[in-house]
Amino acid sequence: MNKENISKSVIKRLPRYYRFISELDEQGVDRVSSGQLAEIMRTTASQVRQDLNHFGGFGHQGYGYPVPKLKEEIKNILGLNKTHKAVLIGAGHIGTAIAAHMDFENMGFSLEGIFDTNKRIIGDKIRKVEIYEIEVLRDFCKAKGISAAFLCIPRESAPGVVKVLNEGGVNSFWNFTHYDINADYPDAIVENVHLSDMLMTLCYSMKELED
Amino acid sequence: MNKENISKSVIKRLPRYYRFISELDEQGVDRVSSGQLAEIMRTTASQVRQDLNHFGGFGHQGYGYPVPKLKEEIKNILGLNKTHKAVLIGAGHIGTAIAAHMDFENMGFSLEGIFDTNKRIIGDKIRKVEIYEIEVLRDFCKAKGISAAFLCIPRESAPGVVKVLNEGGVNSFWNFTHYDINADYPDAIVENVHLSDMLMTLCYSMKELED
DNA sequence: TAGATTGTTAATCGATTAACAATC
DNA sequence: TAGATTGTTAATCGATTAACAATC
Repeated sequence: MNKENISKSVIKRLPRYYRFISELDEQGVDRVSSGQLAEIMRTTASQVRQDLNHFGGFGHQGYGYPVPKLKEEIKNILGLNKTHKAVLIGAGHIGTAIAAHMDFENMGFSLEGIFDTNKRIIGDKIRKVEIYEIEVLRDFCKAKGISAAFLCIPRESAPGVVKVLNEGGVNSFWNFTHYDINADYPDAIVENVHLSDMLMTLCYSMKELED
Repeated sequence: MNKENISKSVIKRLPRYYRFISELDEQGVDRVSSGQLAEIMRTTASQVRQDLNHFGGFGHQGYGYPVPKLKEEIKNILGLNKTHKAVLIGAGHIGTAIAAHMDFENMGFSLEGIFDTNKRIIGDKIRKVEIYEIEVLRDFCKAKGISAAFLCIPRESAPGVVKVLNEGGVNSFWNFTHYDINADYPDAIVENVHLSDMLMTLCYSMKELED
């Protein structure tokens, strides 16, 4: 497994490869060809081979790719074997849903704490993870060595919270707000989830079909 | 406002244009140049002009783009002035969060009903929208003329639910599951939200920075 | 061996950026 | 008018697809 600089488009396809190959693995399938993968992924065999080759060829001519090996390779490439400590900020609807729902362990993260301003829920737990008051956030992050934060807060509070997180040594963000973190912290690693943007895109596609 | 066939990449940028321009509008700014917009959007002036021109030039040479006009134009292009009737399936964590959280009216949708299998919550309301039992879903969609569905259910239930929705005349989906709707319904309009894929991408980027 | 399928190079396609004449 | 900024064409860049020799 090497790397060079793999393009963003390839990276975004990797989790899907991983999902489908994991499925095959669970079904006991032990080999898969680029053509078969292409069908599942709704792309071309050419792209599959091109993609997988970025990481060093572990296919065999005339045979295809060994499923268990492929699964492990992609897992390593994505870095899912490591564990990044994370905090979740905002135990509102979205935050609670994320905390209760996501299988963090299998995606390279461990959720160490949840933070909120609502005094009434401080001390509660979501799936064994305690809710702390936001005042202790900076020290918590420093003490625990937190590297990632999941932002499930209103847009207005985002700049202040990110500042505190940044001071606490957190540099990676899963951002559900519309606050543009990279504008203020160019080096931060940010993955934005703009749910409303997606709904608007859906709206556009629906309009298009009608015409 | 015309169209031709605008590429997916342009469409995905439109909601962001819309957000930023709405902000400018609220601040009372009445004109903006491609250069200024490019800075906010973190892209080039060239791309901004190229993008906006897909919809017929409403900028003025030597002046820039009139903000209120631009806002209205993009709103129309996205189709946010129309209202699509929608249902939400699955009043679990994610579903509840979405139902309670999203500003559907301003994004071209109206949420007409929520559906779940849990008998204990049938009849409850989330933000004035009633929760119905899933058994009545098909007839509800037909009767109300529902055109979109937001799927916040486990993956296993997805194929069955989509079948019912399809029979009820629903053809557009905001899909939080990993079920590949287009595999079974090639004509369906689908916007996928794969939260776990995004987390994995974040994981990858964090790994990359460490090396 | 013959058939299958990869790895990899070359060709195509599309999207982004640069440039500049048109014009407000 | 002079300066600014668009609309639009051309150049560049990157990503996808096709092709085929290498080889299991």
